[in-house]
Amino acid sequence: MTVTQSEPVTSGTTTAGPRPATVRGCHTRPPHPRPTGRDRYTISEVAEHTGLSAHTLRWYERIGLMPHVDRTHTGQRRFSNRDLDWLDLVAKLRLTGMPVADMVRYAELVRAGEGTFAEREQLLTAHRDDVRQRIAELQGTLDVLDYKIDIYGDARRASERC
Amino acid sequence: MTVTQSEPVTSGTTTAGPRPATVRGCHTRPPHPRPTGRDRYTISEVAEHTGLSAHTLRWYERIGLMPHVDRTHTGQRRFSNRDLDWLDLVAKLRLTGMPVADMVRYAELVRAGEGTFAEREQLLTAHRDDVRQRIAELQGTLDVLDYKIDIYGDARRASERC
DNA sequence: CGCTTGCCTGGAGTGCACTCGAAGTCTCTA
DNA sequence: TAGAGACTTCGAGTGCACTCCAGGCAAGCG
Repeated sequence: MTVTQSEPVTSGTTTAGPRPATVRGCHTRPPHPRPTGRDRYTISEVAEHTGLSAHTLRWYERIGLMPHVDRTHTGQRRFSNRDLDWLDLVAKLRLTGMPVADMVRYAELVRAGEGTFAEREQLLTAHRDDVRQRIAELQGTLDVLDYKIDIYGDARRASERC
Repeated sequence: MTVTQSEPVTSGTTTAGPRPATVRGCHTRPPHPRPTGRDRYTISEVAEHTGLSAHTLRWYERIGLMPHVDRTHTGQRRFSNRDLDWLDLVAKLRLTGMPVADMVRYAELVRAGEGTFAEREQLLTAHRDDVRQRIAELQGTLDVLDYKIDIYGDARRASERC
């Protein structure tokens, strides 16, 4: 169960036990260390680790932003290292202001399998262009701020002695 | 009337008619060109020029984000070049994600006069630090995006021929 | 004079991204 | 076995930044 997700290879499946190779591996990434050696985390552990609230994690799942999260026999969520990797990516994308709807779209593509590689690449490329432009804008504003701050600094120094 | 605002000098008072020098000029900036040679613009002209809606301009005024905007005898707004300069700054700050509340605070300080230079400088400096950090974050995500896009590109090329 | 256009106000509505509450179930420790 | 605490769902609430609406005034034109 739960091998519905398929990203090219990037998510570094990590630590515990033998896992089926979802895609024939032509790349492999060293797993970056996880808080514990396990592969099943409660929602509060994940909340702790990611800084998101448990509410938000459930909400992510509701809106389709999480690949199927495993459950215990009583219905409680158990997140895997793969899920944590996904959340790391989501956090990065959020940081750049990617709308949740776009991330959901991306998640859908991931769930849909390998046939969607091209579309995923396209989506990410478009977003990368956005980010580049945003950086340029921020740089522009930084210049204005520098200029203004200089002026205030000058005014202060002038009033201090002269 | 309407010389209640005082910024050190940066806002390049522009074009029409002699204006009282609000602060003794130790710097002067070349005025950047305005759509017309006038100094009184209707709300729709300003909307056109700034890309903001008339609604938003009124709302800015309501919440205290605009220095007093002049009115005709019938109560219609007439924006000055100075107002346009201010809106340019606001646009830049908005672009960096400065919360409206902070900009209102800054506007209050400007209205309060020269005694608030230090605090204004502080506010801008703090925001500049924010912006720098945001740029760094965006750069970080850009790296992740580059990496992912590479992977998708590789996968695509591999499936195309091999 | 009526019509259109542009503007005014105050307040309500929108969309996004959470964030929380209520009511009930399950798990763990003493 | 009892109680605390973590978990479940669904739906409602929050904060931000607009965005729009109703109802009305003022000016210009034929």
